[in-house]
Amino acid sequence: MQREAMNKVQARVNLSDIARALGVSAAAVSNAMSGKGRISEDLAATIRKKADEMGYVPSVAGRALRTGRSGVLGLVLADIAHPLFPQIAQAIENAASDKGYGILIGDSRGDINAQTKAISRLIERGADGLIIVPRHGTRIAHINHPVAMIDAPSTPGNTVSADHWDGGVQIGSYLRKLGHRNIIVIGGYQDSNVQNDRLGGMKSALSDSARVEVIWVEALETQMGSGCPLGLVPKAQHGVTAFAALSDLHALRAVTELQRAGIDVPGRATVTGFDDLIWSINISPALTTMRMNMEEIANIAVRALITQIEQNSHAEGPVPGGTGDEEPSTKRVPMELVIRDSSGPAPP
Amino acid sequence: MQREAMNKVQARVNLSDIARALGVSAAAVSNAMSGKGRISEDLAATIRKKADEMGYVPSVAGRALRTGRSGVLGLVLADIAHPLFPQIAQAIENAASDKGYGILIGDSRGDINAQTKAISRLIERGADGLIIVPRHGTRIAHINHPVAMIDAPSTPGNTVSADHWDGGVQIGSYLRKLGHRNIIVIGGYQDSNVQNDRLGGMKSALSDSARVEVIWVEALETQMGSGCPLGLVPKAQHGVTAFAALSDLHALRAVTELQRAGIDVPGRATVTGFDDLIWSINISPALTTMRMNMEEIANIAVRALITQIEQNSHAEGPVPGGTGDEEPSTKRVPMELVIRDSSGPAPP
DNA sequence: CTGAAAGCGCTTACAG
DNA sequence: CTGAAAGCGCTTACAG
Repeated sequence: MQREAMNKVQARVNLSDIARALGVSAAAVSNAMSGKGRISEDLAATIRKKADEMGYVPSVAGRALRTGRSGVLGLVLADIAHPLFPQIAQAIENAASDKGYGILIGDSRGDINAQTKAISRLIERGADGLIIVPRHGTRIAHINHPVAMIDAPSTPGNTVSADHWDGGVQIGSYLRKLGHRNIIVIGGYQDSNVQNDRLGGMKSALSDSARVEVIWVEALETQMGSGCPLGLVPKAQHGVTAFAALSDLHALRAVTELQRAGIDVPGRATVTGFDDLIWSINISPALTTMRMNMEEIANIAVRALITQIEQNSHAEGPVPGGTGDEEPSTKRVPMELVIRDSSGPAPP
Repeated sequence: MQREAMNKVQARVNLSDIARALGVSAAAVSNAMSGKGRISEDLAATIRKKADEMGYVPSVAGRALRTGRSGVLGLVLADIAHPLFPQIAQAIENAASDKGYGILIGDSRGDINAQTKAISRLIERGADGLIIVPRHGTRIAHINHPVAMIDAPSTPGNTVSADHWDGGVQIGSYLRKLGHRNIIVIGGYQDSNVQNDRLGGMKSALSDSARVEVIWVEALETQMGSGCPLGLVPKAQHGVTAFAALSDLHALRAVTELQRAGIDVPGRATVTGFDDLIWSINISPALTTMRMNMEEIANIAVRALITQIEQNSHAEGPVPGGTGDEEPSTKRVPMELVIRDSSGPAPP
């Protein structure tokens, strides 16, 4: 019975099956499916119809072996568990699948040294190119493979990044206009390029109108223990009216730490974040934050990567895989200020 | 100059290159690398050494074409943007790469109907099997391909799931022991199997000792608008001492809503969540919650899937790909209560 | 214990 | 405009 059921499963249909059924050559079928070859529209239509009827699904393995390209892109993140990962992965997957590419994920399990290994694994798996989102401050070893980088300010090669500096400028200007003159910026890692850009932008927008103090959470926790209070309450009681976090994670900590002590947000203290993480609307008050345009970033990265890949396949000589640094370029995508309830005018 | 640089890139080394260099057959090399064939340990060692020297990397495309298997598993989520995705993806990726498999991601962009499409795309891309995390209440159409499901309580086939019911029992017992007799449960989607399991467990642990009321956020928001207050404050003022959310997202909302109104957590109200999302320790007070053992769940799912895949490849007849429902089984993995500061004894 | 050969499914020059 | 052939790199029966 099981055997019968299994025999019902039609064996996989391939090009030759269709060619045979129609009495044409495999080449004709191939050309009809890809639309590439010089083939009459009539025959092509007939072939496509038949292929459809027979439930033809091209074999990626066959194609990959012949063309030397797998149609798969590797997405490398230092730490998949990062809360931004969902947004990044979704945007990249959408952009890639629009272009007919699949996304293979690689994780270095939070271990910076493992990043190189994760990259090799992906290349060995046949990824045509890599999209890398490096961890704060990490340098990626030069790779002999098409690569696009996200948020890696000073790396050669195709890099696309949110305009973190301008994001800092935007939120800084916003706070200035609200009348805040005494501001604490809350950052995570002091060696993060992204956070330093954001901070730089904020300072440049605020320097002549406000006092700005910076707290680095990571450094504080190293001293005081993980999860320690950030000491925002006394600050709020002594004139600080705004807490601008460089990531929503720290903004969350600020909001709850203040509220817990009975300090009203935004009545007595404004709190803002960065990234518009998914839960930012699930807190009360909802978080004012800067949102990256991930769709745009993903589109640019994927487009740049695919361009490299397809150029390489037409390169002279028997040399698969280019060097990835032929045309360095960095593209910055504007961020958007999302105003919600956690921010308001400075109290008098 | 560029030409010179490119000529330095060694053309890809393949099996025959090694065979030629050593004067042995390609078969010998293949056997030496895989450790499968009957080949003398001496020759095998020589071959492996040479392969290493020459920088041999096996071609996945060649192998896939020949064996009919790609070494890639598809991970399908209804919505990649879900905050649990990082944990799931990381655990699955780790489990798979330990077994030598890669993970291809599929996203139905939040659209339930697109789930079937995402699945087909992954299969067409050559995924040997699929790991599916269905959306609340979704039924997956029967697929003629190896599949493992996560958190799909009543689906036939290999299913692994956190023991949500027991998780509910655990948190319910915990609240009972703390002396809470008037409890509000906050859920998201009323049609979520996962949430209903959790709720059922809680009720069963509490029913004879506490009054339990349930608020479904989704339903509330449909009426009152998204982001509306959940009305927890008046409840807290009228005798409710504990708010048990069925997901951390709602627990976050509860904590902030209560604190914002000056109700101390956990002094006047206990709040608990589910899932131990990454930011749960970034709120003040840190969130008491139930944690799934994602590593274990991922390991079981991946193992079950790979077993199916490798069985099928030895199946009788020219039938690649089995039916995926030969040996139904559901495995439940215990959850773990993580006690942090947001919970405490019921106030007198 | 080892080698020669066939073939997985596709695409791409090359003939006609 | 269409067909016949070669070959991408691998593994697996089959001979020896």
